[in-house]
Amino acid sequence: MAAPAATDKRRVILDAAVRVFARQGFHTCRVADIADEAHVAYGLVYHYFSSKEQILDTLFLERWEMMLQAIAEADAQQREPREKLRAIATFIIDSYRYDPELMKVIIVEVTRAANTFGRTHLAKIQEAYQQIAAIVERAQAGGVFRSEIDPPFAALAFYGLIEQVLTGWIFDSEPVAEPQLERAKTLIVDTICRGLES
Amino acid sequence: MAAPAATDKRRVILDAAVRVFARQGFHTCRVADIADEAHVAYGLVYHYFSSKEQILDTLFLERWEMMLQAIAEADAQQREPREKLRAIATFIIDSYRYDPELMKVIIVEVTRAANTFGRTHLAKIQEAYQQIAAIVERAQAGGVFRSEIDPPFAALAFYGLIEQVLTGWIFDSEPVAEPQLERAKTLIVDTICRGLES
Amino acid sequence: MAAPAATDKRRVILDAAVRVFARQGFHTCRVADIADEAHVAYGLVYHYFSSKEQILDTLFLERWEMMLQAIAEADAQQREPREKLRAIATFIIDSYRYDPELMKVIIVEVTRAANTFGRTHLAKIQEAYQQIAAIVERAQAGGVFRSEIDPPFAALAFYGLIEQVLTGWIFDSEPVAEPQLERAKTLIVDTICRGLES
Amino acid sequence: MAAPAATDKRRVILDAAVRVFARQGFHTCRVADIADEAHVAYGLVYHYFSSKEQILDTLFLERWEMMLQAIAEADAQQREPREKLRAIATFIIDSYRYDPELMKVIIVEVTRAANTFGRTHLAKIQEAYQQIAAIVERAQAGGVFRSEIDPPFAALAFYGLIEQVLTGWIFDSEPVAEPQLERAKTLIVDTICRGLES
DNA sequence: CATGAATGAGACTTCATTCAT
DNA sequence: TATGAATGAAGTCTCATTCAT
Repeated sequence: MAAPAATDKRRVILDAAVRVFARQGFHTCRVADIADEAHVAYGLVYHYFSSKEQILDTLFLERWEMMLQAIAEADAQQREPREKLRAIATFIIDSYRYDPELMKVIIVEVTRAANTFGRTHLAKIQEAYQQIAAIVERAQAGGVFRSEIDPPFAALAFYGLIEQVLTGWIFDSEPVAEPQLERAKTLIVDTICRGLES
Repeated sequence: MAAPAATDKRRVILDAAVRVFARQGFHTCRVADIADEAHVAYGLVYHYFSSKEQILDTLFLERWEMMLQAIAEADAQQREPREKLRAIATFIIDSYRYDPELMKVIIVEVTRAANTFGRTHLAKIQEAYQQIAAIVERAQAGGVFRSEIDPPFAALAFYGLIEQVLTGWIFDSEPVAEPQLERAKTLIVDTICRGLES
Repeated sequence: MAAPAATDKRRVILDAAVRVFARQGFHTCRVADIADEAHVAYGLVYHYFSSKEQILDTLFLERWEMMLQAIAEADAQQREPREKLRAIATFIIDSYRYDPELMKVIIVEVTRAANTFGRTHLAKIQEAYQQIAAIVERAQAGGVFRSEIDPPFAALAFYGLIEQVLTGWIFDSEPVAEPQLERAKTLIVDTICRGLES
Repeated sequence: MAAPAATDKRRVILDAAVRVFARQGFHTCRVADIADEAHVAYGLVYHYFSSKEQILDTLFLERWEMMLQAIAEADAQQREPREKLRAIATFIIDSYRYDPELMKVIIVEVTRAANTFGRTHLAKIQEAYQQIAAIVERAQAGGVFRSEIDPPFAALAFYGLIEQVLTGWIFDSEPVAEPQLERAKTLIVDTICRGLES
């Protein structure tokens, strides 16, 4: 796990894959494209990964673990439910800010790909929903959020809205401006919380 | 185009394609699977359609036109903004109720398929967003909705929430119960309108 | 089953495969070689056969069924045990005479290929042994053959000797002369029967 | 070549190769499998052997030299032709008794592999036939064997029968019982000699 | 309209072999 | 000796599309 610096070819391949998947899409690109992008021999891809699918799996799982951890931390470190949700929105949007290509791949090829990888990783994806639902539930118990809306639905709405916004950006031809990123956070949190708060 | 009733093979193929796409996914299925499902010779598919893609395009466009029209009608026939949105949500959810396989295909293979068909039909999809945004905008002008939230964002949130809910159902192994369908309408409209209404 | 004369491409492919397998060996040849030899497009091979293996399977089973039938007929039509065995040896050696390439493929790639196809078709191959053993057994019961040698061993020796002789011919660079073929029959039958007859 | 006892890695690799070839077959196994089985690094295999083929060649030639020598010794040490043949059969069957995996590899991958290694080592293999044929020839000259059957044919029948019996055992799922091994020797020698003796 | 045989480019994956350390 | 990462050629199989009948 400690990075052997210089040339961790495995990492080089993974990073190249992000760029290729983002540019051409998982189904459209060939393994050869990844190898080329990584300036690596064809076979080396298969030395480190058992298939093209496994590369995407790895990319997704790496990132999603961070996501689950970020949600847990947001829950632990913030007092107010609204602040918890804001911290989560911040994490996701900042993830996009720092590595839009990776986020594009995660969302387009996994999270929204209901037929293929979305199905494969369904359980993992739902863990995030459940963590958010738990936050809502506790906020309801504490009287901060009203009880009419059931927590799973609230989680769906919250996470779904963020993803919807990111999807919009992903489609944009030009990069999203900084202030727009910040504004989105507020807008998302406000919209959802208005619907939830008593 | 005038339906020769009895055996409109073109229609038979389209209906078969819905079932096949829903079951296996667009990328995973073969043209042969569609022909088999339609009990039709292989080549006939190419007599009516120029490619596998065009079948999905046709399916999507047919349905999406109805959708755009339904939104227009909702806008024309309802007075209150909230009722307009409810009518739209009703149309979409009822579409799922009556033909869940078709809706699955539309959502999974087109609307959420950011890399492939979603990109192709982006303009058409955005028409719906724009119509909804226009409804919100007029509601803001009329003072029913507050002006803090910009209409495109509101449209995104509204349509996105519906789609998110449908996606959840699509993943469920068992069919969704009637009351659940009804409850979802109310929940969606309430959540969004609470965020929008002054 | 009634041959559609003119161009039964399936048959053309099968015949081409015999030549290619005989010349290059099953493992060494490529499916493309078979298609080329048959003057047929690459994909057509997969239209008729699901894999390269299945082509060999087909070739073997077609031939082996004839073989089993020939043994049965030899058993039915001949009176004397020795004549039965002679008829069987005749059938096999004549098979080689008329289509040495096919026999080469059957023997080299299936019958003697203990690790691959020989294993797959073991049961089918053993049927022949059992039929021969049954002939020996009845000859023993009738007092024509002596009982010291158990029938399965006798069958092994008889069939094995024929195969060994054919294998020798297969290795020869020049075709086997007619009289040699005839002499082999007598030699084989005499050798084995001398060991078996009382 | 002088054995450094303890860890002659070359030997370790050869022995591992026998197990792997016996289990998976030469064509199906990968060099990596051999390295794994030998608990040795991948590259070391190529330090000692120039190719996967050369490993099998080595295994075969090592063993076949012993075989040729055993035949020579049988010829030298026994008086009676029948005893000579019995000594040869004994050597081969005992080889199987003590190292069935090695014998399986020799027979399945070389001796019976007419297309590949059998062809390569044809000359070497035929040396054994010729030695046996020479024994028969001298027995005929001495009047012990009758002259009708030509010596090469007799050698073919004798060696072929042994191989056929071993092949049968190789296919068996359970190890062959001791008495069966002994009985086979007698049966083989009796059958063949009955055909040869005057 | 209808059939399904025929085409052939394309992509994944495997694995023997090499090589730097 | 010993290691195992790196290379890249080669081959199987798939399947959208065309076409002759």
